Amino acid sequence: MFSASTASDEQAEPTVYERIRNDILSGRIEANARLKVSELAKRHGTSTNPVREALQQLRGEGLVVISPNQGARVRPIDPDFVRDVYEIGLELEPYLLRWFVDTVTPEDLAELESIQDQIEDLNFADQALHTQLNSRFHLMMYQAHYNRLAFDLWSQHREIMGAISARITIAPKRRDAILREHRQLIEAIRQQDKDKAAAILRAHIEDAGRHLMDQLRAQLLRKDAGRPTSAG
Amino acid sequence: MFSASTASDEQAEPTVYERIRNDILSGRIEANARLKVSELAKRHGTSTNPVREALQQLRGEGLVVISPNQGARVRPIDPDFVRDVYEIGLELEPYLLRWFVDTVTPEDLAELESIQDQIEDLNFADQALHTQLNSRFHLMMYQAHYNRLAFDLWSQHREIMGAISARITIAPKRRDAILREHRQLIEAIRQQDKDKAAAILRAHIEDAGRHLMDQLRAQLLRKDAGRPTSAG
DNA sequence: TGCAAATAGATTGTACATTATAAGTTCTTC
DNA sequence: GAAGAACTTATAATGTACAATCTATTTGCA
Repeated sequence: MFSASTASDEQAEPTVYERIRNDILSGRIEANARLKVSELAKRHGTSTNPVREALQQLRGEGLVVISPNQGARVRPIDPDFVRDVYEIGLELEPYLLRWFVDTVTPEDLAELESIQDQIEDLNFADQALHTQLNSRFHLMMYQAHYNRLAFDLWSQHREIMGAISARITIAPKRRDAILREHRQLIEAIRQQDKDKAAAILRAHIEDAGRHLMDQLRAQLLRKDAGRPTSAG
Repeated sequence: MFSASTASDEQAEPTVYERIRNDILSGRIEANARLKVSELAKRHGTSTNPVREALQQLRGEGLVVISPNQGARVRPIDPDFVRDVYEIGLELEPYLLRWFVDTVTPEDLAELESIQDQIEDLNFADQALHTQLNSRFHLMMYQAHYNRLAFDLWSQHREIMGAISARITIAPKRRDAILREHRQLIEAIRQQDKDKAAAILRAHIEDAGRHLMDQLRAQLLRKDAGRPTSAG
């Protein structure tokens, strides 16, 4: 196949699927917003079919909800949903971590510390950037795992959680805890202590999830204050 | 519009999506088989668009793989994939079980025992039926869980695993173990001992997964024996 | 004020055009 | 004469345009 179907350095422009997905995760399209196919088609300069297929795929991923004859909506994000996602992470991430501890190299540890240094340097000055670095910290530990299904699932969830947490303020008390927990985790990994590392990670996720839920709940309350009773 | 859009008792006929999904899970379309849209459209008496959207949705669910300009295929089922699925279950099911142990009623326990009785009565005479009953046994424990995301994920995986195991013979030695483990599990639940129940369940899944992988590997070897080297 | 019919707008399904891949054939070259 | 590259052709995926159907809102009337 010398046909160079996808030229080497020329980066292919993103598909409609990727663009819509990005719009949702970046918050440009907000949760629960209606997704009209013809509108999206115009917006992305294409016909309706690519949009329809993109929406179906996103539905399969759980990012979009489609009701028959009523069209598609962005999945509503409520505290319950966040709880569900983070509780799954609570079970999955220690599993992913164990393999990393088993196979970690000095280079891996150096890279992990480098990311952690960047997080501490930034010191929560930029919320979005912090979320990105934090994702990279966890990504670094899981990306080489042999279970691609589990890794992909975690990635999906991470993108959703990242999208939410990027628009949430982290309480000062929480900030110190994050840095401490990360450092403890690195230390346990260096010692190749699987159980200890898993325990620290579990606690870390539990704290982060609880904090995110609380902040989200507060934010939703502020929003709903301006609205009438949502007795639909 | 008297067309009885959704009449009360008249069960709506399955959608194209459901039919294709069913064909895959029941084995009527085998793993790695090519899925041509126009062919499927003819087969199900519809035009191409519904088929395309169904395939995209199935792709989002991970049941179908689509490569650009080359169309869709049923996800290849290899031992690695089975391992990935069952290892996720290994982490998720104990989590789901804990809630059940916390909230279990005497009626729940009776129902669970009833299913187990049916399993023992059947005594592996019908492989497909056994798989179905076994699914119901686990389903019974998880279906009321508050985490719908986790439950749906487990259901998806269960359907895939069920589809595979329905076409695999269970070794006699394994049969006794299954019955014993189920009984032990019921007992631990009755005692409301979460940790004990979770430990038994973990072991149960581990055994089942390992057995399934081994059998699948053997079956694939038998298949490949008749073929030339698969250097493609 | 409450209900029913009409209407607007969006979803869903059908038909067709375009484009890309893959296989088969012919022509060139060693 | 055989091997391989280039061209041709068939087939299926991808994108466009349009028709039919359904939902929700609004308007008119009792």
